[in-house]
Amino acid sequence: MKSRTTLKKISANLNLSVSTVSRALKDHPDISEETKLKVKELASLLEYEPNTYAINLRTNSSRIFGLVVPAIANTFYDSFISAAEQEARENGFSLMILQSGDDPVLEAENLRLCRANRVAGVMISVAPGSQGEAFKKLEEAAIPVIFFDKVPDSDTYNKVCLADAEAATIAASVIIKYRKKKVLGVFGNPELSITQKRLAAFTRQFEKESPETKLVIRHCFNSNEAQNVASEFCSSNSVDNIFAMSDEILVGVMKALYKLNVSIPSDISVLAISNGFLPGIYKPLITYVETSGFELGKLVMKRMMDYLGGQTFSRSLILPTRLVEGKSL
Amino acid sequence: MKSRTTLKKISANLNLSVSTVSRALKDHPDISEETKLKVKELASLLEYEPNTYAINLRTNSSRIFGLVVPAIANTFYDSFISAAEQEARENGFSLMILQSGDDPVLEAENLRLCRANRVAGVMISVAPGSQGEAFKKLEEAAIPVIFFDKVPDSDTYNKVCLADAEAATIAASVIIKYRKKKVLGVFGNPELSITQKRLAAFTRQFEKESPETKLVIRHCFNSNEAQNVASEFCSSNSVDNIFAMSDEILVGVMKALYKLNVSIPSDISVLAISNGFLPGIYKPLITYVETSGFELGKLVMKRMMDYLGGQTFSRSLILPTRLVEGKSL
DNA sequence: ATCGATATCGCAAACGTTTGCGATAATAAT
DNA sequence: ATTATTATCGCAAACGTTTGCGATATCGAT
Repeated sequence: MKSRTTLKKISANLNLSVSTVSRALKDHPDISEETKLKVKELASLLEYEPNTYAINLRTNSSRIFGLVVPAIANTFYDSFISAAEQEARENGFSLMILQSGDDPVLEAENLRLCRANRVAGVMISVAPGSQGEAFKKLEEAAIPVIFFDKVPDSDTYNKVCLADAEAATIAASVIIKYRKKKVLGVFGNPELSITQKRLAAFTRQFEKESPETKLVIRHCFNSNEAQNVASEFCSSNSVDNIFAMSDEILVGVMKALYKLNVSIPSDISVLAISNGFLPGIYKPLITYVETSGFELGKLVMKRMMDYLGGQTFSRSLILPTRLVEGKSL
Repeated sequence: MKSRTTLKKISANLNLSVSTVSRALKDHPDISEETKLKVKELASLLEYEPNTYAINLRTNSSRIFGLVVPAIANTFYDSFISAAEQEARENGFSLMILQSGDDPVLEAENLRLCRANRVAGVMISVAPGSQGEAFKKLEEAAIPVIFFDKVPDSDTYNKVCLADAEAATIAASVIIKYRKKKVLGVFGNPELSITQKRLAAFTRQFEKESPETKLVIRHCFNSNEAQNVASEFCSSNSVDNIFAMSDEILVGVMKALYKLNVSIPSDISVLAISNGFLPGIYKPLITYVETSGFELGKLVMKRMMDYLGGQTFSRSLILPTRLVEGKSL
């Protein structure tokens, strides 16, 4: 319970002023090598740790980022968070994590928290129906915001996205290459731009390269709905391929297929856009277009660092994607 | 870019002192209702937000918890984090997340960060080979520490654990009930107390209830090793049940079984201790003893709140467990 | 010996809040 | 009318650090 050592305590012990001690500890040229040595010795002896509260107040800044995601318990976001945390630490920052639960109200509250805590920056994947107002306030507070994955439309924002259109185009191409003609595409919340982009690219590719394919699109909001959608459709229609827009949807689709007792890929083939972990645990391995949460996390943090380094003009970065072949097609 | 409104600004506008404004905003009885009203009106008009930096410095406390886990990208820890974040928010706290990567050095560095940021409390699942020194320092700094899941041995600590022994005992009982006689138990890092507890209870139950069972124990450090261990053992030995101590191990075991092309449960049955998500995506559904990361997260946060509320004596809480029947046994 | 340059350090304000205490005025008790 | 009480508010210090500026001393150059 001994009280922490402060600059004042050190200065008193050495008959120096607080300012001299402060400067000595950060190698200010005004201070002689001799006193620097004395100060540093005593500081490490007394295990001096600067008071972050005071530094934050004085410098009006902190070394903590706010990270807002729809959900943490999600194979995509947890790998994103994992990467972001690593990168942040290597740059001397920490991460404050908040989840919105896809609720715009909670999201706004989380952003309020970010402002209250005066974080050094905010990284956010927005909830559906997200209001732009909260972002304006962050802007007013001069807090940099970087959107990722699920982003708003406006061009004035800084964004880092997966190659949504490209991934969906690749997915469609592969399905076409395998000559699938009766395709069920299961997509997520139609209000999200990520869904819209993937859906648009997906259907466009079919229209262009294989207009004769019978393509049916279904939307769902979670894994269970995906299961129901797939289950109902497949039991009353002939299908030779199911496309899952995300990991969450893939899980639902696979549960449906397991229940229907069809074999993959001979009865129905499967293709997904995925983070990569889940496709690997199924048998057969699911072929997927990779959208790496881990890589995205690293890229977003790099963008944030660049921003703090002065590159504040808005940009949209795109993380490239690639096909990973399994045995499901 | 307009500067933030402070107490001083409000007080100047109303010809009041800073202290009066401060007290008015927090309904101090010394202040008249009339001025309270005036102050609050102007405050909300100017969108006053208290400066957290200043409050932290003045009160020498913050509303942020440090949470240290071996890894974020993990179905157990991410559900833990998810629950912890929710509970924290409902109590007006936020979460600073740090991962140790099972590296004691990184873990110590993370704890140093927690001290530097003077978090309100630390929740940690320790890395193997973790040094007690860093915990002592937190104790000296009067920062409450609650250990969870992977905890040190000492009784002087506050801990919240899964019912490790109970879970393993239940698992063994079920395997015995199904009359499995050639069992492969795949366990994790033997240095961790969580492994030791589960292993001890598991083997003891067999010795007690079914000494004739041929029980072989293998250890592994990750999913890939689990796959190799299971693969090698099963291809050269007769096995009728595999027990997986964790989700990570289960994934490896299932990959091995898929490659060996055995059918579950007729050829080899499977039982796991799991968080619950992964067993549900296999076919057949895997029977498992549930150790809920989500529930543990809630319990840990409750314990932390109780601690901050004054219940500082060390305690060891145990989260009960239950069997979830699948079709793998 | 005087002057300007340089090296080294301290003073004091500032960041925005909280809080003990004292000040004033209004009201009630005697 | 005097005193005691209460209601209401302001003063000023404190939290620990950073930083512009001024102070002193040393030293070589003139």
